[in-house]
Amino acid sequence: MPPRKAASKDPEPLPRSARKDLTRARLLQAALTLMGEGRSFTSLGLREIAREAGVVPNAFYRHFRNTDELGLVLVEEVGITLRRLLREARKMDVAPSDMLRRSVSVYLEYVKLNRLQFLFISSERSGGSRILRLAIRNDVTHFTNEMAQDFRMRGLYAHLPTARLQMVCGMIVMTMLAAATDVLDLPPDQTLLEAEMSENFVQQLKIILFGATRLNDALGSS
Amino acid sequence: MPPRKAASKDPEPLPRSARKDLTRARLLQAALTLMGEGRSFTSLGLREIAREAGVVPNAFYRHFRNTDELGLVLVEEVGITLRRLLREARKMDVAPSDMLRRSVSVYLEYVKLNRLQFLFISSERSGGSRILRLAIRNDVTHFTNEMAQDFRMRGLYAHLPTARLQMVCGMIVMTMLAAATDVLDLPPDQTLLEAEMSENFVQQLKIILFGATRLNDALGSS
DNA sequence: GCTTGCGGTGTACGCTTGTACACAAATTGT
DNA sequence: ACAATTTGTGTACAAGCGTACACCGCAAGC
Repeated sequence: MPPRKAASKDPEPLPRSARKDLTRARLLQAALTLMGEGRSFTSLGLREIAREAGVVPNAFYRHFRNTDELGLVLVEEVGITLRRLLREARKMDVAPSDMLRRSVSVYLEYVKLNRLQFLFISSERSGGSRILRLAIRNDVTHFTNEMAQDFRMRGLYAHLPTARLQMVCGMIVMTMLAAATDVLDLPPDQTLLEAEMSENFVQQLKIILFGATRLNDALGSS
Repeated sequence: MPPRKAASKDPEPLPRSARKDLTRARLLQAALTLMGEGRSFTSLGLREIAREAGVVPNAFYRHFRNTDELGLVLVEEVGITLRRLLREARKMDVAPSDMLRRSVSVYLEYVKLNRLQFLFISSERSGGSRILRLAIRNDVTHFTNEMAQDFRMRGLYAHLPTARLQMVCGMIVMTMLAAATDVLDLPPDQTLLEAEMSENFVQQLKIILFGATRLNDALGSS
């Protein structure tokens, strides 16, 4: 017997705050879903989002002042996702043998898993509202920095001066985002093209990493 | 005496087709101008553009079926601009001594000169309407291909297999676009930051080019 | 246990938007 | 010289938008 009043149909009384968070999540998800259908975030209307979320337009205001604010929360979530990605990357083996290829495939899998979020940042990173753009760029910068720090901790590319390491990570992230954009507007189940892109991605990273170390050596010895 | 009727005030009879092209150009320019004010193209309305161009909304239809079609024309113009850039680059000296640095500064100057157009592609390359996005990507791909072809004609990086050269050019273009994006949302007259970015840009290209040749050598000799 | 506060709803407003139709002027082809 | 085409205008309408206000039911706090 359920201890709670034992009402015939009372699946979950759900404390009010939880209910609130739930519809809030629905609003966020609605925005992402709409973007997944090809719409750009900037062109989304408050009413549209509310409709997709299954609530009346006014309910929107109980959670966000306007669409931009919702966008900022989305960016925040993306930040969390990126941090999670780094955390997963960190506990990968340091086995040097095609660790690059492994990283790439893990990353691409991650992108497909969090499709909508990556679609969001790749769409709004350059082009939406100024505030959103800056917020996203901020997150990306943080990601880059943490990546550089991880490299340092692992003793990878230890001979590179910090500034250069930072730049290399910047290039890596740029390449990662470009790759994400590419896989995202690829129709699903195009395994062949996908494999090709993945291989390209690996080669690009190799070029960057190889170039960075060797160029540094060449300059240092001159 | 002007042969044409000799009316008192008749500055230019201007054939009708010219007048048409003129307002058409005004519409295109209006769209770019609005984007220069921070608006994203996707969020521009037909009426908004017409208003900015100083014509009544209905006049829009005499030139474009809808805003997307106007966007496509803009993309076309961008394509011309890019081709012009390549043509200018082609007639630069082949003097190897810091030709990279010179190319970069020429390019950045070109970006600032065609500010609005680059802002447009950098905004809509990922994120606007699907049709526009594809059109832009198409142009960028063409640009990349022509660049690779130029490299070949000049005998630069002749030892790279075509596929690899193509990839390198892809990375260069990606870096160029990223750099353009960066200088574009930099407030004007930030000469210091701008110089720093420019130098970064040079270094990135060096890494790519150096890495590509050397990585290729290393693989070829193994 | 009653009041209070909060999440959600319904109605309503003023505004902008895309588009349709009829029309004016004027350049063009014959 | 005349008729036809073409560019730009004015008016109009239905639809969608963001937002304000009054309201309702119910969980929460005294």
